Amino acid sequence: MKPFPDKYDAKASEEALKSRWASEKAFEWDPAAPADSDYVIDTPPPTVSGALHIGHVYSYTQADITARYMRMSGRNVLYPIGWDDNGLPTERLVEKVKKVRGGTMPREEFVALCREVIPEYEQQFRDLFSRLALSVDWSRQYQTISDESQSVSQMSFLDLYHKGLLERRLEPSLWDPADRTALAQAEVEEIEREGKLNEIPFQIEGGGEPAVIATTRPELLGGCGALMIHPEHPRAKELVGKRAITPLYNVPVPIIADEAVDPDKGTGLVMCCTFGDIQDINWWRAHKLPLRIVIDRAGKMIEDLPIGTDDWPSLDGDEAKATIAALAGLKAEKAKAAILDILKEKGLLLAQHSTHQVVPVAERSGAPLEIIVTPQWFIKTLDFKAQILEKANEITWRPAYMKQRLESWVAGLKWDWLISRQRHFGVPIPVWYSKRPGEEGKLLLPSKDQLPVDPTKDLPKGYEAHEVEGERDVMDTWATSSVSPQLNTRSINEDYALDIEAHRRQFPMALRPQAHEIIRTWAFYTIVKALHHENTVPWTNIAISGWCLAGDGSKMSKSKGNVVDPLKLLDQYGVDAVRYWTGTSRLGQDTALSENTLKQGKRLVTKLWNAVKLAHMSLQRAADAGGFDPSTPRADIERGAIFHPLDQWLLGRLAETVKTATDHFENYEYANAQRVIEDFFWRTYCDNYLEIVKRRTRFEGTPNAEEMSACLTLRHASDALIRLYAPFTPYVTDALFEILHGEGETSPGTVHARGMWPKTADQAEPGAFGEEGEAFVQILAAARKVKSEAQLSMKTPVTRFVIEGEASDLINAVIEQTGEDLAAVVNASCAIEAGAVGDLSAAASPDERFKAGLKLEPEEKKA
RNA sequence: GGGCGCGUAGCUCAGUUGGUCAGAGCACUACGUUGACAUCGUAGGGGUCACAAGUUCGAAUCUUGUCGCGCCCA
Repeated sequence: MKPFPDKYDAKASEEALKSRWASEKAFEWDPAAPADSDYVIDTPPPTVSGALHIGHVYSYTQADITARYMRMSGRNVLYPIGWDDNGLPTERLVEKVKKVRGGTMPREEFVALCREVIPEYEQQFRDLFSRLALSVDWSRQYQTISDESQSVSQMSFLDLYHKGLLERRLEPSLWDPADRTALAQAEVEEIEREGKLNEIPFQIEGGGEPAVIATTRPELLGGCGALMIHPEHPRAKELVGKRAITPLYNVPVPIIADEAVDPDKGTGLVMCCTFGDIQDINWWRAHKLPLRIVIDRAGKMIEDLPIGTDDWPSLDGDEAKATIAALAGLKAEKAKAAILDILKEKGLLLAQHSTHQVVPVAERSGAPLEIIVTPQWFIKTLDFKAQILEKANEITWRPAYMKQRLESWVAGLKWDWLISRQRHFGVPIPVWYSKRPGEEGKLLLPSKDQLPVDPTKDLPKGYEAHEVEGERDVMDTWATSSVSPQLNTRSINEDYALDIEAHRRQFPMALRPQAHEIIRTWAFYTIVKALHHENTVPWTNIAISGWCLAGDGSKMSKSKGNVVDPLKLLDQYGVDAVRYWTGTSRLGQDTALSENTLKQGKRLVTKLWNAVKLAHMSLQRAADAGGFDPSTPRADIERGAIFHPLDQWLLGRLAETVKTATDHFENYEYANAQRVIEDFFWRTYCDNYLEIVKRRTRFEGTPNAEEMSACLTLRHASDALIRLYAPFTPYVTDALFEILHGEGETSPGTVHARGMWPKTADQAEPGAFGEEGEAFVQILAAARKVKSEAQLSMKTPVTRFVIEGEASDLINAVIEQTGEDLAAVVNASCAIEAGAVGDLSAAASPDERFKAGLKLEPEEKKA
């Protein structure tokens, strides 16, 4: 045993242990251990371009608490860590830091800048995570943009392509005009706003009452390909089959009946444009309407629309050209204002109503989306909804209700997964297009051994540079991070593997920890990839963490100014205290940052330190006197070394606590585990046992048998408590463990090592002296209450002590077997009696089974 | 509009399958500090468990509805 410092120095412990764990490689996965002991975690790679956030502390600590338990329980934990460092967020950061525009410089230069900027930001995360004591295997760091990740990501692409699950299609897709790239459905957000529903008349070819349509997007009038009407509409019979003439452009368009028109909205007549929304796409496909694109990739009105040609006839080409010219180059919002002015001027704006509008915008740029026809790469998802849901069912969701988020997302899928981005910094799409005569446009793919490829620089085998055009699009980051488990096994499946043995052994993984807002992205995409690659699940468990909210329960955001700096918090309370706070919140639950709980955590750390310190004082003396030789609680009881009833009671309670805490951990309910551990530690152990046992720990020289029984019990309880708290407060527990067990050859090393969790089989019988011990505590509480109600010190001497109650067997047992202890802790100089309390000062126990009657001898108060 | 979660002491939250479940910590009040405790301990006050109806011998716990907050999906 080492000398016990008086105060716990959290900062010093954090520094010392952090580097000790690193140098001892305490958290490395052991490849030599049997495969069935593996527990592999698919850790989220944080987007390193984002700011350090208390949310990182919160969710990563939750995962680490479980990881530490799993390791201590004996599993061979593989806990990698990665950094997501490409894609739009990274481009944005680099543009800001370097004051450049990615789109206006050569890609190579921009990518070089990205690679230059990233490491510094990655380091910030590394520092935070290591300080947080995340027990990740630092030898297994990965970057989503590393060559190896690119290889694996491109293997994923090739596998899906060859299976026909990934294809290039020229079709309308979601488009962000601000970032000028296609987007996936998951990157769309819908904002609500007040808009105007405009009523515009279309003349009917051959005369008759004009058809009045209502639209919120009059600027798309030029792109109108048909008028749609519900078959039950009063004018349906009259109009269907005829042609209407678009105002200003004078293009004749068919009038078509379709059930999908909402007869109660607007005028019950609507124009179908290419494209205003997803319904337009459906109609365009269903009715084989012409493609009439009026908005370009920048979200501006196209200047040279071929209206008036054979393909796009106009009855008045001059007016059409004037309209086109008036709108040319305007962005959608301005074009809308401009065309409304023209319509108004010409008396064609019949009415305008305010309407509640839901507008899709790009999640990142906030720009309203357009639907534009471009060649893009899609992974098939729409045809696989049922299989995706099947896989979701094979995964254990924690908490279970979070599965519904995935289910409702899948149910609402409207687009295949669009993975190509017209951006700069990402994993390249590994494809060339041939320019060789006779096979122009033929798709050329790299072979496995060529990966990773950059088709803008590398060449397909057997082709010269002038014979091919390399694909310039890159993959969205999700296309790569959706294979995060496979990035770690370095393999996609049997056909595409850098290390198939690792893949066979480690995939599917045991656990995916992640936050709930990325269920529709990360969880969903990862499930899709595992399904498509190997018809399996990527992991057997998914643990969803909630959000960290501000103290008042509102969302933290820069604009509200209520963002808490995680580093300051760690400085102020210490890592263990912050982790303690995290450990009080349940999976899936959003949790308000609570100063109370942080303080409580700090107190817990101090209390734990002091409780072990107190035990240590006696243990040290017992050791110095020689012959102190603890085994396990069970063995020490069996060999008769721990024989005192209250010691057995305490160890029985400890055994229950170990059992319950273990059960909670096995169910990923670490918060419940922490609660039962704390209850045992604070209430049973500190408030009661440590007070009770003081009678037998104040020995001088060699302890007698009774005193040795106490010492062994203190030692077992201290040791177990350190282990039980280790997943939550790793620093103070490891510091205590080192003091208790000493350093050097005989030291068991870190408490966080594999297999260090208290073993149920080593614990005492849970029920030993159970009822009697409980009665003891109840009677003690009653006695304390007498003193408290008399407003006297707890050390006030007692000269008579009577216990009254119906359970006379229990009372007699307590008196006979532990009367001396009870008398000592109450400071009674007399024998304890069973009987009626009479006119003594008395109080009932909390459970009201017992009454304690005391005769008190208060000392004269000092004047 | 559909779905999910939440609504329990002033605050932050526990309360598995309905019967010591009305709790913990903080805050508050009183007293105390016996050799671990930048404190800690003992005791106390405080809640018709959002609301309403129902099932039941019995409901914070189950059913239905209402209200409020948050989120997910339309």
